Amino acid sequence: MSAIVTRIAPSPTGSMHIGTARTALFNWLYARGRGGKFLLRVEDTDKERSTPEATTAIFKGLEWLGLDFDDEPVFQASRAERHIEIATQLLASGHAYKCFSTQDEISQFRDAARAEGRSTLYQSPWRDIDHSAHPDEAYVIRIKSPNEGHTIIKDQVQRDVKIRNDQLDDMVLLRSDGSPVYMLAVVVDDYDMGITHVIRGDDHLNNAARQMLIYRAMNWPIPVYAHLPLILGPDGKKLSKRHGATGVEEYQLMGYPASGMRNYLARLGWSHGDDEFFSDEQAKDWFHLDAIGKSAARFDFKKLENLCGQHISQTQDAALLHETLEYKRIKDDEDSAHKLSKRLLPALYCIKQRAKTYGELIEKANFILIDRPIKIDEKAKINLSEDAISMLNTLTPQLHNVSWSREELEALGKFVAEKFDKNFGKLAGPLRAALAGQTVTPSVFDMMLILGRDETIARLADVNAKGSN
RNA sequence: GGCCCGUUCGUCUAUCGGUUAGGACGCCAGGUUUUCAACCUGGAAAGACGAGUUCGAUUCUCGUACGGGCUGCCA
Repeated sequence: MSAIVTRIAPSPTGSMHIGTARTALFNWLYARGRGGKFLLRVEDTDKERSTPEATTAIFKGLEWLGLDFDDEPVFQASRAERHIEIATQLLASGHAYKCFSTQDEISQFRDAARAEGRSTLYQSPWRDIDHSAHPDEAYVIRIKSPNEGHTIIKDQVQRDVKIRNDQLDDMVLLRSDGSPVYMLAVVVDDYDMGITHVIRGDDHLNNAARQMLIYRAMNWPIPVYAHLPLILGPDGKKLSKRHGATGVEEYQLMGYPASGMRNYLARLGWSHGDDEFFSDEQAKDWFHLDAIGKSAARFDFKKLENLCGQHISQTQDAALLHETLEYKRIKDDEDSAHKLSKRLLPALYCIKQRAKTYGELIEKANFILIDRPIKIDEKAKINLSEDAISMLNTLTPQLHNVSWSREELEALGKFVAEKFDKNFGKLAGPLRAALAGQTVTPSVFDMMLILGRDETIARLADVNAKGSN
């Protein structure tokens, strides 16, 4: 069995779409799970719409998602000569012909066809005209598609799709300015790159039949096809800006971990029994083309967040720190990332269980990131009644006398609360306010352990001092 | 208009002719609890519609409806 080669072939127009990311992921999973290669080809043949920024976005998007590709990326535009060479061969072998029809003639044809209810596929009068009758004018090269029979696309997702050949038009291969058209370029590039499996969006399903015409004419082996259903917005309409984020970099900026994105995207349109939360290794192991669903899937942020939360909580502290700093660097700057790097690590163990994004993680670590004297917000202040402060006053000096362990701190906390005839809950609120200045934080004991004895006592002393004033 | 594809709880999905139609997210109720979260228990919730094939259809076939794609000298 020959090695598997897959590819992702995005066009660099705008940001990297989340659908492209999923297609890339599927290709990557398939190749990586089978010892194959995963290649990148940038389809930049549309000079009007292609931009260098968009190309950068593709590289960055793939890098962030951890979808590493093999070999050097291929830029389609740079291969124009090769595409022209093939078009010329097709012309010579009689599989293609020169068409001198003008744009006006074509649109007139189509208007008339539509008015009469006929097929609007253009039927060029030049298809069977002898060379000697060719005028000395601009022409395009069209493929000569068969008018009879049918083409069967053996698709791994959609199963066999039968299309009548008379539904296939004589598509343009080379424009009148001599530049190759996408439909030709993909086929030539896929062939030259040795692509064995074409896994791409559903929107290309019909195109596959057209492209097979070129494979056949060139006598090239047809790759295995797998056309993925599209990703829809939460309302079932095509995912667009109006639904919020469509570009992968936006998800990166929202603080979702790449591992969670991969997990969610893999699960969107593909399944492995009841497995919901899984690692890359498992996904590579399990991924099969025939387990891909046939219908379009809606994007669900809630599920994405849930999965991301699970991934964050399962990530080792050191790796999580690294990822969070990377996020902070992109979101803000090197300085704020640096500041984070010095304090975040010891707090991770207790906050990673409760964060769905890196942003939430940082937010929940706030107590360790702030410096004395800490600012106490309005809600937290409500907890600092006179009674509360006298409780804190009782507690504070005793903190010198316990070993700094969770057990002893808990025992002390209960003891002090009981002295005031209260349950610990009544002490926890004020303690939280004094230590973090907020009402929503990790457990007060975790905060004390992380802050350390000196800082804890100092923060409490700040409040005690204020209270006694 | 023509051709092609799709349709199971709100969402992602399992099921590959016989199931009390399963799981996950979300939602609701209860529990745990020092806040939030997490966690635990329970609950509501689905085969688009209509025919046909069959002893039996969510599963196979056809039609209808709805959604999507293609129909470019865009990709």
